[in-house]
Amino acid sequence: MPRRRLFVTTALPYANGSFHIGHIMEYIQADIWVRFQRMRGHEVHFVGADDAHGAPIMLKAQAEGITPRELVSRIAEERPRYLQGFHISFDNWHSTDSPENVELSQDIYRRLKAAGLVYTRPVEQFFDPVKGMFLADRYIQGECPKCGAKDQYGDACENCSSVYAATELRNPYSTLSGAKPVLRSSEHHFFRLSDPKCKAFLTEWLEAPGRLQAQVVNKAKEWLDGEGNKALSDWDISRDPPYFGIRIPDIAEEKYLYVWLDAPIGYLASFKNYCSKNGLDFEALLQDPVTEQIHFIGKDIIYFHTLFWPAMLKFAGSPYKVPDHVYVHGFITVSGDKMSKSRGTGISPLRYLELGMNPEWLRYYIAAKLNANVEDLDFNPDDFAARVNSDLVGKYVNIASRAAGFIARQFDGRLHDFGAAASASRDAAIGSAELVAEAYENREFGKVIREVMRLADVANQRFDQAKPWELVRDPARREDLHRACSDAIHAFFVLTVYLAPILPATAARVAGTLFGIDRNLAFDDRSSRPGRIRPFKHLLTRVETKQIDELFDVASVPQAAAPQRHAEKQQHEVKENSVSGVITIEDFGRLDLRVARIARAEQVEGADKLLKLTLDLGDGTRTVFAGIKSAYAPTQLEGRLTVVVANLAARKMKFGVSEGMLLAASGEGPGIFLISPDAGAQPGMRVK
RNA sequence: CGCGGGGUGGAGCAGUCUGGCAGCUCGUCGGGCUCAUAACCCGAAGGUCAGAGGUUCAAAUCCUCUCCCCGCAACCA
Repeated sequence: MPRRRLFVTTALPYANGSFHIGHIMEYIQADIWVRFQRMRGHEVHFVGADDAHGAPIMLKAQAEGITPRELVSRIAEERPRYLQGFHISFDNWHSTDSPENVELSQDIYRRLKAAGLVYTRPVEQFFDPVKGMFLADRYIQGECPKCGAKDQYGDACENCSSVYAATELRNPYSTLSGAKPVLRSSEHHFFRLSDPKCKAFLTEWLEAPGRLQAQVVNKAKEWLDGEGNKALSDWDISRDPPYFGIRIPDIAEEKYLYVWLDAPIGYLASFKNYCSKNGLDFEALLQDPVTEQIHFIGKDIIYFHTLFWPAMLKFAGSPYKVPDHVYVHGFITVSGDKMSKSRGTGISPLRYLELGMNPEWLRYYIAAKLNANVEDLDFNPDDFAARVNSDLVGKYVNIASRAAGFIARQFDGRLHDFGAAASASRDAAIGSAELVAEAYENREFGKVIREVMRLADVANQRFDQAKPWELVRDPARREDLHRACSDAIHAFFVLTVYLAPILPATAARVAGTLFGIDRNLAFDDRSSRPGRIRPFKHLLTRVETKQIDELFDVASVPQAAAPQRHAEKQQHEVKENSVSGVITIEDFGRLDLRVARIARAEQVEGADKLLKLTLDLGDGTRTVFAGIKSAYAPTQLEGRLTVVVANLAARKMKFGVSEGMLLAASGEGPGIFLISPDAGAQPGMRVK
């Protein structure tokens, strides 16, 4: 096979927060693929970087009273801990806030401009006079121009789902300062994505066989082929100050490149930085047709990576080159729910490491559930423990564990050489090499694992049939004993080679401590047959239920706060989580519980479980959706007092935004029972 | 009718492209073994393949419709 040169990236994490489990999943996916390519002897350059620019980081830094750079470098400092912790083998980690990225971004901007694909036109936008900045739609709220619903965002109404421009909102206010925004005009720079040559190029790029997953092509073409108001329109790539970003070059006015323009260029910046550290010629490598440029991303950013990014690169011209592949994965869910910190169902990667849980367990589990489709991957705690314990410990490690003792005690560590004789388990394992390699190449890691575990089963079965514990008592059958045990160890060696991309640390330990191979295993090592082994040492521990409980424990308190969806599933989970996690009085104090009068209660069109309630909290009213339709008629509720969690984050629901949660009791059986204060309580009183 | 993906024994999944006995792991039940990290081996129960209709000798698989779940819906990082 010709040696490939692979330039591989993962999506750049936004540097306003720590890695979450979704990032780690992506890195594990890419890392497994990359390690496999290295094992095949290919040249791999695997880089990542922090995505450092943009308004959210600027505002967050402001809120903390530090500069954006300080914020970003604080986040950057903690990155290695996670990356090393999970054995992610990036060759380089950099930042979009770097000289390389400034240079490359400005260069690409200039080239696009020279190609006639950048133009300017004035845009009228809301401006926050207090903050002194233009407001993106997400920072503006007001009343819906169609239905009058309050506190709607600047793009669409969550109550009547009509779509409008932020400037149409009635009584708009800035969510940053509360001030009334004023309309102001500013000159914006646009990337002419609507240009026929862009569309022509993208159509061709998208349809290249094997470049993208079919599902991704469908999604991208939906945007590309859109008609009317869905048609591909030009992309606003400039932002006005104050903005944390890269200056637009060659103009007198202070303007910045929109963060989504410079973010993907960060891939190249990191690669360039890596090249200069290692004495490589960045431009030569980048433009060499042999180099394959490959991006691993999540499904949420398909838009940017299959339209803007290839178009930018294509029309910037050499040495830039369009991506060869964009590999898209789904999200990670936890017990069927979308991973979310606010709902307390997330798995903290840091906590995982702090609890001393083995990173390879997670790598294995994620690999076992990954395929090449854009599908979400569910982390199921019970399934996690079962898979890791039975597959890795019970099957794979067990092969070595049960055979190594005989080899050490009876044969002084020497393995049978078999000559031309058959070696059932090992032969079966060797025979799967093509299948395993192809599955790795196609990112069908679940398939790899299914095959490897099938082979492990074969090895265990053969070993069982040979009954070495009986053979050992009969000196005449010493040869059979030697063969049976050696075959098992040889098969174990092959399986170790197969699993090495997924379990790099274990594979290295097996190679070193058991087989005396003190270098990285190559895929071709599968064919070699070790001649002897050293004493077997414990390789992997089992996952303990206690550890999984602890992993989720912190999250168990806020868990009950999402009453409106998956009612059955939620109940189930709450039950499993049991009463745990002692909290302090300060924790309790974070809850703002208030007496509320139900001013109005209404049926919700189309809702099975919800009632829409208007609550009077003394100082004003708010809307809450409560899943109590089965137990209460609206007329029963109007006028009565109850208790509401007043500082619960507003939650967007199918029928509108819920701005709080009622307290109610429920148990195994049917029935929901609202909590009421005794007579005399007034709306707005604090409950403590 | 906005779009993409999904729905297969109790749990997690493969099989769908290219129609041909419904499979794997875990769990459960029964048996065996004692080399191995309460590991391993053998056997059993358990599924109207979300639902309805159609094509076909034959449908989890192809076609049509319906229901449910997840996500997306650009000027939001």
